[in-house]
Amino acid sequence: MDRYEPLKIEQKWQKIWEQEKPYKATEKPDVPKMFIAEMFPYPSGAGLHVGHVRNFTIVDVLTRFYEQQRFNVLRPFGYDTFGLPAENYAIKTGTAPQEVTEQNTSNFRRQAKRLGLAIDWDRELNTSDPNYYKWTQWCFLQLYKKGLAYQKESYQWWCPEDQTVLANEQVENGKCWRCGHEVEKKKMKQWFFKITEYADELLDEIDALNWPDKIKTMQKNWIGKSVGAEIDFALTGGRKITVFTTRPDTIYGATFMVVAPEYPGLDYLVNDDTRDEVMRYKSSALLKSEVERQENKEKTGVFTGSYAINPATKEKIPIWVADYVLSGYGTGAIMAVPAMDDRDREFAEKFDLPIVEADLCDFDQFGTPKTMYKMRDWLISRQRYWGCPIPIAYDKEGNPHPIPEDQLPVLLPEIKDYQPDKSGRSALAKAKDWLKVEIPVTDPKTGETHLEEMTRETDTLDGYACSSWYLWRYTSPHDDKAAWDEKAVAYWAPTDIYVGADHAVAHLLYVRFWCKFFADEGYLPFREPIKKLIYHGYINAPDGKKMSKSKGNVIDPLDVIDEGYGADTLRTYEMFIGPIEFDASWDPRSVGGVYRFLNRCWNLCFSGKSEAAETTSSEDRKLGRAPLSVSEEDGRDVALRSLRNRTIKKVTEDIYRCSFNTAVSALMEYVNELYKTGATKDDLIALAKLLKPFAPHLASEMLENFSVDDEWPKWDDKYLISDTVEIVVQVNGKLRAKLTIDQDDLKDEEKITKLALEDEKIKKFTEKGIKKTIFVARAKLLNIVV
RNA sequence: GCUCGGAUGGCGGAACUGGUAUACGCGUUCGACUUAAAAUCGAAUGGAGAAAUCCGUGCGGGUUCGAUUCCCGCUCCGAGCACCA
Repeated sequence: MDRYEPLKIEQKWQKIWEQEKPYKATEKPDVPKMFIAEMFPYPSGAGLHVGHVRNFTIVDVLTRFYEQQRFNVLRPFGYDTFGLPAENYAIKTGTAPQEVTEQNTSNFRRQAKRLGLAIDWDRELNTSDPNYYKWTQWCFLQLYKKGLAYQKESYQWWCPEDQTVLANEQVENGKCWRCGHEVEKKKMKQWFFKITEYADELLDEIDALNWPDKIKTMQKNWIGKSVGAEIDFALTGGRKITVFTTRPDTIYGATFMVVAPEYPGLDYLVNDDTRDEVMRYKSSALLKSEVERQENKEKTGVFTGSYAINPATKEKIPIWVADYVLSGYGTGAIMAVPAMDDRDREFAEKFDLPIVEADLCDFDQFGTPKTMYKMRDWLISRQRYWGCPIPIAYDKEGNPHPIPEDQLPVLLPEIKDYQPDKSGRSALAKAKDWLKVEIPVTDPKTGETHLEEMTRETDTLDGYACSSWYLWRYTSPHDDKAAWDEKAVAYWAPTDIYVGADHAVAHLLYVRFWCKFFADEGYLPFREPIKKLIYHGYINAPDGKKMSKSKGNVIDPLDVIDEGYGADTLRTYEMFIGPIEFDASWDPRSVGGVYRFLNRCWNLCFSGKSEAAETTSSEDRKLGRAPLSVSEEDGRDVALRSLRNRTIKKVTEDIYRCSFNTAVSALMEYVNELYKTGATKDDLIALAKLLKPFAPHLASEMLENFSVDDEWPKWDDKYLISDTVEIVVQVNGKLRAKLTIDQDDLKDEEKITKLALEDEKIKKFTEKGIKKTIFVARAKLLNIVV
């Protein structure tokens, strides 16, 4: 073996890892643990893309780094397999989503294995596996029992042609994205998780998280806490309207009120003169798409015909209806203070309402303190087939009953036609036999239990529910007694490092919510699921644009490997491409640069290995032909020892701070230097160990050659310093000269100053005398101020 | 509009606590090897200038012995949220 042939050695090591399972994780109470995972992928038909590779490799670098430091590492892998693409494909082709998912998952697994990831493959899980979603349903039932899973009527986009609910993003200019029919907002009963119950805790604990500030800020804004007051405004007709305001002290300036078009009491506010116009306004407002609301913020509104009494001024103020007031926030009604609030002023000016500059006041007498959140409860029901069935059945009166836990899982029935039916229910509604279920019901009077026939819920759960607990499932993925094993979860969880590039708010908020809930229920001994979050950027096409099939600019990672570069080059390149927190553009030529680097590592270790016996000639030291163990006492080896120690320190610290690109740079510098001077065995062993997280196959080959293990090397501070140091001499902050002095003289400021002032290059700047000198030993710098 | 990032050679980027700006890689140029090319190895590579030296981190100010780094005011680019009272 004299040439670097990545595909050959990668195949060799992947086979070894497959057979020997060195990354199998077991609980070892006395060894510090490290639980590292990526946000598990959705296995699409397109297979692995370079973004996955970046994601997986970051996790792998950290996994191997801690593994080599002899932490007990858990690095599992899984697939987020429920979701719309598989269902759409099924509707189009009639292929069962189960089948499509199985194919895509196998393909993903096969491709991931070619990256040489240090995964415990025995813990693989996927969310559409009944053994998994059985426990998703169990989680739902726990939330249901505590009243945190509930049904509520709410307005949804509804397409009367397709007879289905649409997401906001599926409504284009007020029309259905599929059929083009105008959509309407329809009040529908939907399932929700009461995440708002935990709003305060979710907010308060953000600050302490070791997460990127960007994500923390986004979550804070999403929760959107506002402290204010609720104030009752009596109507002239006898009822009252409650408003929420963050500025109750401005109440003297409230000259009118506005309610949202969806305001429940709107009917009572209108009179015979205004009814038609108000109702017309209401239905047109309900038709407005989100896009329209965003693009056209021109204020619109109609007077309802009613008046309220401002409790502070006792004046009669008109009540309007306008869509700039949102029904879902606060009480759906506001007191308008046009002198203080830009939106109210705009509205007042347009409709010629009074604007009064009033003094601020103490509001205690008018209102009660109230805290409001922007965050809404999490709508979890989906009218889709390919999701986790909601474990609920309805009795004849339409009351929901939980499916008893011993009947779980509620299996997703196999059907032929995946198109939702005309009632707007998922395709599950067509599985007539499946719909029928017998649920034991206890008579509250007699205490007797009997079986009652009921009809199953046909909605399925939002995919985010499936991914809200998988991290804990990883700790005991085959457990058939519980969602997760109490001991296993206590040992491994919370997740120490979690790596992703998406779901800044949704997923990462939902996991936190479920964690807090299950902690309250006694199932988890911690309240935050993720200690450290690494949020990385995307990889774009060489032209800087997003990779997409239609643009034809997709780089297929498997192609890069099979071109002959191998997985080690692909991995190392993706770590070298730039800081992980930013997006990066793929550069095919730089891939070649990384390959050259690995090739040089190979050459140092293997080229001319056979003749490495006795000779020490400088000629042989070049290209690594040096004998692999020599005395460390000549000058070259002292310099190399210093370089080796510095490199170990740099790479170690860079990996700790997730600066992978500079860690690779440091290894490149190291190799460049070894190439020039020749390398000792110790140099090459250190290189192999430091390289292993990035290029595990090549590094394993090198370590095997030296018959050493992969334990992470340590540096010794005493070897970092060399005998002489270079002192930078500045004049007025500009570099003018460099002095080389003995390490011991670094303390001697006087001597250094004297040497500097005698320097020819410095002399011409100091002819007119000097004002002062500043010596910074830490920076090895002397600044002369003239 | 609000929030959070970012702007450094021909390009990707480095400089971690205010201390040698441009590490490392790509590209380019020259040289070695070769009949030749590829591969590989070596050297050079911010701009101006013969040189001394001067100018250079988006723009304009400031603080400092010293600013890519800190402060004030802008411009542009990206991401997220978006009439949340």
